[in-house]
Amino acid sequence: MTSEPIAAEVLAVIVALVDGEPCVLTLPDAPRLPAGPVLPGHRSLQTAVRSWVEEQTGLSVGYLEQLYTFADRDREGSGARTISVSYLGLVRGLRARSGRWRAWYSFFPWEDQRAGDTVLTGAVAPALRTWVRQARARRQRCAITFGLDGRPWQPDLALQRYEVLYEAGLVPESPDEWRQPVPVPGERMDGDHRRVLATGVARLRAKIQYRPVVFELLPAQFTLGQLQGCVEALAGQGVHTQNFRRLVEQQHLVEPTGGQAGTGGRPARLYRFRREVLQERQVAGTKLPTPRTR
Amino acid sequence: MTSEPIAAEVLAVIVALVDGEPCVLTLPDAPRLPAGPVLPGHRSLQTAVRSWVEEQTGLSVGYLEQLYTFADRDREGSGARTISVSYLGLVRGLRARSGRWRAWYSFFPWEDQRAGDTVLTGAVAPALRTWVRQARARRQRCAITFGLDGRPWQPDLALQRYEVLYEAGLVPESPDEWRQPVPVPGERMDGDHRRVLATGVARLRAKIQYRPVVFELLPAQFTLGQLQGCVEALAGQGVHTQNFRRLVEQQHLVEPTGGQAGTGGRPARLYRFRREVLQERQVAGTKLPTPRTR
DNA sequence: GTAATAGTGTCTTTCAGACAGTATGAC
DNA sequence: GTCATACTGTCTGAAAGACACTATTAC
Repeated sequence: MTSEPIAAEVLAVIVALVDGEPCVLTLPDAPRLPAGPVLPGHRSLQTAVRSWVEEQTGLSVGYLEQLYTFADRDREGSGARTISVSYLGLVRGLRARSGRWRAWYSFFPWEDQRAGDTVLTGAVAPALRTWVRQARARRQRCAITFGLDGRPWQPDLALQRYEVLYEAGLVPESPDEWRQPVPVPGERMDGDHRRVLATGVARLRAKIQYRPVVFELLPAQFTLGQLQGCVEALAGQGVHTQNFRRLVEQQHLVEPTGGQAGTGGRPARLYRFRREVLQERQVAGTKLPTPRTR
Repeated sequence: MTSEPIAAEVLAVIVALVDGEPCVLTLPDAPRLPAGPVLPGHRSLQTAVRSWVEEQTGLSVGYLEQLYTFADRDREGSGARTISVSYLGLVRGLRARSGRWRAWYSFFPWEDQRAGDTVLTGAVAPALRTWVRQARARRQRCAITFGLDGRPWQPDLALQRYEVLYEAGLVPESPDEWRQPVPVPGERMDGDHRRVLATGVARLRAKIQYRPVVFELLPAQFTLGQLQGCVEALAGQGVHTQNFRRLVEQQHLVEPTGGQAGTGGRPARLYRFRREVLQERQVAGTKLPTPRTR
């Protein structure tokens, strides 16, 4: 009963808002998530990710949480097993887009439901139709994950949706025996990194419903419109404005700074996050109100 | 930049109900969680845990989910780093208690609030008092995690409560420089296993609020009283009976089998879990109603 | 003026919390 | 009969969803 030799790496899904759009940090020259080996000097896996991201980007990671640990055989094709511990990190305040930051929705176009469900109804749903016909159970699974047959669209099922498309052979990285000639739109990534990214998207969407993590992505001062836009961008879904404001208000998540900002219409008050709520209540978050009625 | 040599193991928190009490699987001769190396034959970490538990206990694990991955330096005192991937597993239907199954609440007596908060008010709260006096922020942290000053007791903060006690030097495994002469009641485990167990307790308590996982611990048929007892045992808290039943009812989680069972009073109808709900809705669970009013 | 965004007030429906009361067994 | 558990019906208040309306800027 001897353990096999194993290599360990950390794999990072680092998210930031670039011009209001959720983006993920990649290598400059390839659609890969940044990864780095665990070195003897690192005190823990967390410190490995932090030191590593700071070294490569000069940015300091605010929020950081473990996502999942993968150790499947042949994840990278080579013989030896690698254990990859993936992390989700949030970074504040980016101005211009650099080549290393890529928009979430270029990888998952169907996850953006803010401007209507064009990609979903136009490309994804039709492509799924033949797959659905082959087994009864598939229909219900699609209906739930993609919100078909009048069911609601659930933003945080992002990973399950990717898994359906993978099994239906509708992404280029699907195994040969399943792969369909025409994939659904959306860029692929190296290895299983797109799946890891989907895990991060799903986790973050779930998290913003019960923990105030959005503020890790916003500048120190922001308008309620920016806050709502940020939540909508992450959730890929519009929210009901008035109810959103009421929710934020009654949870005392923010306080006015006194400043104002002009954004095309009536100037908006500036707010700051009340850091106290992190201590005050463990159960506080930005809940997602109902989808906006169109 | 070469990776250091690393050993990988899986660490399992296997939970079952023994006579209605939540218990955890340990080694027969020591208060240790079962752990096993990842072998070349294992296809994934999940299969490593499953095959491993079946081999040792003859039980098949139903529900299994990843808990957390630890890789801190010197977790075990030796020089080489070990990556431990911990899992939470649920096992159904145990009759008699064997030496390998130990009750949750023998390790965390303060987590059982069903019969009143005797251990909390009797031993834990007084012991925390001096620690609280040394810094202002500590007071609020204790109040939140332990539900003091009129705040509600939140069952799923089990890990945070253990962390407070650890930092306050009130458990035997606290570092020397913090350790107090008289620890709070509760057995310790080897290494950091008690902390891992607390992670499992917290995760399971959080999970039963939004996913129907309780049924993995119950026999195929059960009464609503048993179901409620199971939830209460896991949460360590009594729930309001009528509201609990309404919740279960309106979510269509169960259906009557037609059978009856006598338990001292009026015979109760037997129910079975409706497996369909696992498919029907991703968001279905056994929510915890308000604590019972005493 | 219009367009655009910001912000307030209120109605309605749904649901969680709480309580009262009935039913059926063992003794 | 009493005790104990099982089960049903209903009231109430809080909160979510939805709508109507006013406010302040740029043009």
